[in-house]
Amino acid sequence: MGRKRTKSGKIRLAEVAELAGVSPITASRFFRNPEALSVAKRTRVESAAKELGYVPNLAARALASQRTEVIGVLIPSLTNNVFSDVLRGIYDASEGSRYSIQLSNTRYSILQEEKLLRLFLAQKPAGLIVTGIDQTTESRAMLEAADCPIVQIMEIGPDPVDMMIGFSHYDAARAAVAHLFEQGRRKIGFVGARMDPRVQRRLDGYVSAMKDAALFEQRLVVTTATPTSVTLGGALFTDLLAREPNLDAVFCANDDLALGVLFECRRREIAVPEQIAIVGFNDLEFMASAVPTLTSVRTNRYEMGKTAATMLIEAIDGRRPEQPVLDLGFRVIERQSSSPRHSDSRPTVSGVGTANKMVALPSSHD
Amino acid sequence: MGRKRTKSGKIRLAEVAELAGVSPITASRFFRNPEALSVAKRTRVESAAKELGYVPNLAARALASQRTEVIGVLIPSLTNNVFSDVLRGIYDASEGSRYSIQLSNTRYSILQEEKLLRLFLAQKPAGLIVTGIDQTTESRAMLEAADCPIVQIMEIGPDPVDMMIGFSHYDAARAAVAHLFEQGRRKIGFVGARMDPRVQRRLDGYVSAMKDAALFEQRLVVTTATPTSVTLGGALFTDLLAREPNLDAVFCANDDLALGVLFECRRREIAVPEQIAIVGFNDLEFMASAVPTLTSVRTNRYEMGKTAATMLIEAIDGRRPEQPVLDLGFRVIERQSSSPRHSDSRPTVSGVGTANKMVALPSSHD
DNA sequence: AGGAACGTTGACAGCGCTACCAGCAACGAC
DNA sequence: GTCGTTGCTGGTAGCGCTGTCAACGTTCCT
Repeated sequence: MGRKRTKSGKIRLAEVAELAGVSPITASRFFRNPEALSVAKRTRVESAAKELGYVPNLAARALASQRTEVIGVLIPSLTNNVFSDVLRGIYDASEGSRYSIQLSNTRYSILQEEKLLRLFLAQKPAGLIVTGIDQTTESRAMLEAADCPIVQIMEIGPDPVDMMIGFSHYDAARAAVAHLFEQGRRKIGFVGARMDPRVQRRLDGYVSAMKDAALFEQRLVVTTATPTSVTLGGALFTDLLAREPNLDAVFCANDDLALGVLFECRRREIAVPEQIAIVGFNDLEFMASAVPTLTSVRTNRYEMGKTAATMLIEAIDGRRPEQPVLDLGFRVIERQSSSPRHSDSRPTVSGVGTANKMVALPSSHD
Repeated sequence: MGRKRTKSGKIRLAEVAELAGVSPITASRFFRNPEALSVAKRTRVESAAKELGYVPNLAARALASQRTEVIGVLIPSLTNNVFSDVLRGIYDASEGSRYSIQLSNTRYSILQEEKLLRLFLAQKPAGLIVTGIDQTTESRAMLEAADCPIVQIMEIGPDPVDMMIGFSHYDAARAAVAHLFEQGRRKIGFVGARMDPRVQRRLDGYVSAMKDAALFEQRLVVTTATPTSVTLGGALFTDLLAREPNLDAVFCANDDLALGVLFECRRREIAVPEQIAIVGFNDLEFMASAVPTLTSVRTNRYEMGKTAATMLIEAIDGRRPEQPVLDLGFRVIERQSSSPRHSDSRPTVSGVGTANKMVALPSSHD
């Protein structure tokens, strides 16, 4: 209510202070630490600000206070569904806080990341969210020298720069392969695209699980540096099939590839899961809807983004979390595409708890 | 080369100027308008800045110059593939320019949009990109009063605030229905979710095309305000089928719904396209890979974002485009899912030019 | 040769806000 | 009753940069 066009000159803090009958500095305090004011002045400033439609000048604030209220976010891709979920979480968490998000796209290049990091750091951000744990030495040094809280997201690993939230892609891949073993599969192929560090670790997990079972063969692995797509899934699967016609399962590094494999099976009239089982990664929405429904490894992407931003904001405000490293775990969602061979074809959308784990961390109470 | 930790005090413009042996103001000019300097001073300042690793303080610059180098972007959703493509275009175009992107998510709420707009405008952005043409009256007024260039994206309509880039969702839907008519389909259902203004206009286009052919029936339309998903596509289609068992085609308001319909057909053993044809909207990557391949209306999302940001930056720099309103058109990509009934089942991935159109605009040369 | 015009440079002031410190009143402890 | 102590408020002095305008040297024109 009471909105008015403020055409006659701009509304500065001084105007608010004047209307409220206090000094500018008191008005300033109202916006930064309202509790420090007496109740009388607080309400006076509040209503004055509202009446004038005052909006603080962020540039002046940043200049005077020598810090910004910007959270820098570096992610590898804007189009990948995985990151858009994470981003949504980050934006949701930042909303309502006084921090704004500055987003940049590294395009899966750690050199680009380094460049952007330098840019970001120069603006003295309040906090930083970076993707993954594979920064350049230079980036790592900059991050460690930065005097703001930092969260690394998407995966967990040894020696975090500061805070860290994610899960083990390696363990998740092992769990997926273990699930296929349980279903009696032996000739399990791996299909991967882009091969960024996280996909690489999924591959590592697959390889180790297969080796543990003495089932590993190099020709079961088909990968490419090409960006992922559904179509690519079909192509890689075709390649895989040519190398190993007796394949009985495919573990796909992501769900798009899995969908592509499913379509390719349909095109070739390969029965899923009777002939070949399919397991994806990420558990995008469509996996539960496909025919047959597709098994996948569920990851908590939205929660990851939201928690990362929340932790970061808490840390900026001086309340460091008691657990600086958070493993959000994963979960193999078993569906028809990896049912036993003589499946009755009924959905089996039951999450198993086995793979849902939390890594033990220092100082874990609560 | 020559990177060094600048630990001893911060590098300000004054330091650069001192090292270069010029006044601070000259150094300042170097960064804003290098041509105004003599070659000698220019090189001196340049090397001084490089040697000291000078990075301008944006807050101080914004405060002193009373303007920022921020482009505000308001989009309805972060997770929708459509917008992530647009966003990628925007970010790509902004890269290399001196402008940075400030992104906010309206969540399909025009009230939220109004709120964010107010916030953005208060920071005096260099330019603004907003989604669609359905702002609140208040938002519209703010946009018109804003003293920065503005681009409306995603669709075109009458009286733009400033610049506009998109296409006619109405025409695109009509073209999709016309294509189905050409294939001999008559009982064509419409499936839509979320029902934001653009989806609504697709529905309008569908309705008008059906009415033109005297084939419209209300029960052929199934919509919901629920956010879209593949699973929802199946559910809405189930609903539609219950209302009209003799359906021979479905026009889906987006590709996710179309994929859901395809899966549901498979579940019900409905032959596509023999029994029912499917047409989607947006032409996401997976459409070409599905079995059968899925017909869709291709839209130029990445280009839209990229062009919007490019136009905006040009306008900010004082070079207004000769064409303030740009129709990027669309194209019906015909695939198997809408082949004639007695299809030989071979792919027909041929784009037709018929639906690809450009609206006539004032002062169109070049 | 004198003056205008241009290109280049610098001095000054101030953008709107906050850090810092000082001041004042009210209160309790001794 | 005096002396901290606390809670609240205000004054002063910039934060680092740029807009404006004036001044300078040089060139070109008449």
